[in-house]
Amino acid sequence: MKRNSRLSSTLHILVHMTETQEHALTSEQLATFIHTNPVVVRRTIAGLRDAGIVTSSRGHGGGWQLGRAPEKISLAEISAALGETLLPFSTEPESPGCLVEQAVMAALDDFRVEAERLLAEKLSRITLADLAADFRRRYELIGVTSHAV
Amino acid sequence: MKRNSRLSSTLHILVHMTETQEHALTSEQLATFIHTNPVVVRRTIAGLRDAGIVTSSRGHGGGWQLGRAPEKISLAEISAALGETLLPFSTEPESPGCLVEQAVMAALDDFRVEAERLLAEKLSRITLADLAADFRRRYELIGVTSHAV
DNA sequence: GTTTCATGTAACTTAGTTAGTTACGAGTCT
DNA sequence: AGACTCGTAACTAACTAAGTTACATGAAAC
Repeated sequence: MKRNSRLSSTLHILVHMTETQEHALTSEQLATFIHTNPVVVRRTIAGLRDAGIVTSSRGHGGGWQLGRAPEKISLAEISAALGETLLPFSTEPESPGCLVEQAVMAALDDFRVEAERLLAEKLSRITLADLAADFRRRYELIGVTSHAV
Repeated sequence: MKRNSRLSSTLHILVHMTETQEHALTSEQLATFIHTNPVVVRRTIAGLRDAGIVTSSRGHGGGWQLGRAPEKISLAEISAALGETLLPFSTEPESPGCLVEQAVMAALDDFRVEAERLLAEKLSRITLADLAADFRRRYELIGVTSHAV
């Protein structure tokens, strides 16, 4: 797993889980999908479990499954559950009391709040079911999944 | 200068330059505003010079000045000149050939492109003059700039 | 022309973040 | 009881970005 690809890696995992809803997938299996380590998977999607997006079970036959129908899981929820920030810049003051900084931060903060609302709204319109449907469309066209690499 | 605060730090600097348009400010002076090193300042705003947002001159009385009127400098330009990415996530493939990944990346990329367009549009409506005006408003209310800390 | 001041930039150091790994405890099914 | 799997702490490695040092280049003052 490369840097800054937690969202895409997680979506990758979740689409696989959508395609395999009849049984659980282990961290080990999920890890191979995104070429990483089982522990990294568990750590990464722990937040999704807390958000009810996935469930995990221990022991024989255990593993991970979707917590609810993929139509009811939006990318906005997933991103939030991962603790990802939609915007990269900070608005924490470094010179409290400096009026220049206050003016800058006020403008930036206004922008950030509105931008985040906007992005979240956009992401909330895309569901896991949409991604899975697109995958199936591609699959029917080409006919191979190829996790060979 | 803290991490991930390049945009806010640069804006801080630029507002100071807006308020001091009659003469140039040295990297040394700019560095004290954002509590950092002159070299870091030069490195950070080098891109702004290439974009014509600021000009620099060497030697006695040299330093940095705005390249054009603050009304004509938008935050979108500044952000772009800094080389900042508006969105933090990557859409580079890790398993080329995997159809699941292709579906995920396609959705994410669509979102990213539209989101970036949207954010840039928003940022292009805020100019340096707006920030400077807000600073002056705050200054008239309180009466101190305070770079003491 | 020499001195002084300032940028431009390369090279190195330091600090912080995150993925990756190892290890082991705690449930759960057969 | 034994096999299996998650949960999590602790550590290591890799990467990124800020900070620093050093010095060359250019411009103004004298």
